[in-house]
Amino acid sequence: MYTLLHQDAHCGARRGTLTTAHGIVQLPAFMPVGTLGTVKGVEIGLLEQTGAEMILGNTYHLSLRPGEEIVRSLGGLHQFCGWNGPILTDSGGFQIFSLAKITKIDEQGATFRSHIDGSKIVLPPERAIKIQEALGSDIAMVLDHVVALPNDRKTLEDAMLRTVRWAKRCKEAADHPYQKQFAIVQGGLDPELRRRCAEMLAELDFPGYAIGGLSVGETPQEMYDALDFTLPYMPVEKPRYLMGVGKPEDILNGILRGVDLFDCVMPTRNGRNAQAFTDDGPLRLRNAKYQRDGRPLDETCPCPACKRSRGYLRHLFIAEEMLGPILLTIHNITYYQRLVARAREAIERNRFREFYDTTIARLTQD
RNA sequence: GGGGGAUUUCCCGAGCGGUCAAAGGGGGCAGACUGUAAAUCUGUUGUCAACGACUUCGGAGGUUCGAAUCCUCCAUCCCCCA
Repeated sequence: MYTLLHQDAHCGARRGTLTTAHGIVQLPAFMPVGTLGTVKGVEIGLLEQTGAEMILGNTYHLSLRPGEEIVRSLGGLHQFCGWNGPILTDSGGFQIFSLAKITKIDEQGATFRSHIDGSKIVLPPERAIKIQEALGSDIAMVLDHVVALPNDRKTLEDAMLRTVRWAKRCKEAADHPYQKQFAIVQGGLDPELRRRCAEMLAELDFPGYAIGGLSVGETPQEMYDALDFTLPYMPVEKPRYLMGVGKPEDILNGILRGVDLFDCVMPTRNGRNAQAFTDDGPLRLRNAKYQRDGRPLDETCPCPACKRSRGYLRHLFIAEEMLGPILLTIHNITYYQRLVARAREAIERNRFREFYDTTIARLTQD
């Protein structure tokens, strides 16, 4: 399912494709997050215009509401939400971390207290897979055990080993005509744990691999270091997915080191919260300085938000008009898509390093 | 003509002798957000040479060690009886 098209001659960045039952994805790629079967605020037709090729859905959330059997009976997640391109579903592993206060975890699996009605939700690895199969996503993530950072070595090792055991169970539970499973490397910021995890999972021969458990409390540099000592142990001939990352500079740092795939709520959530991403760093559109600013967010951006002035967008947020969050979400997704598109082009010319240097310099100036 | 009630920091609105630069909203300003319990959350919002000082609670006087809080007069607004 993964094809390596070109390896940049001067850094770890690589250009590839990911072939799924619902289409081919150009790598490196960024997936907008659509937890509940919707990329919040963006109608599918507009989402397609951002350049996004693959989106995310969530096992835990969709299982709770509306329930995977309802999605299945309505034709599967693609038909249900109207997105005909590839969909990757996250397993609920991240919710073990983000909903830790209402979650219990043991070898059997995770047990959630539903955040909606308080009822008990049992999620063993096998069930996480069955739900994703009912949803009919193109790529299913194995259920992993995500822990916060920093954390002690024992906790990290236990979570890592459990993640490996669960990955095996997920693989054995697989029974779907086209769905592929990605395994997830855990191990926190410990090089040895990361390496062991990557090696054990590689032996299980999954069609793709993810790096999980990052951007959960560590510094950016620690995250980049973790990539440096983890990626070398991940199969070269398989796609590598850095889960939940990140800011534009994080994406570039991932690509530089050989990551193919990313997802993050940042363009959508921050867009809803009035932050617009640009090459010159993020703009907080609620700030008074944009009141009389007649410029678009980005002169070169083709998105609908950039057909309007910053002053107008600020007005929408101050007036709490729903179009503000919608337009900024579309802009941000478009920005991320253009960022990875430019990265792909740079890799093809063996110029990613230069692209990285100049773009990072602009992003982080001030 | 008579009786009663109001007037608080940008707005609304608490306060009813000290612990009040003054609750709480709103508005303003700023910040955060990384596999979405987030169209959310946090901070700040009299002035200054600011861990202290100064000026504020319609206006002017007064009582008191001390007043946004009590008294007198004035101004403005509202209600009731004529």
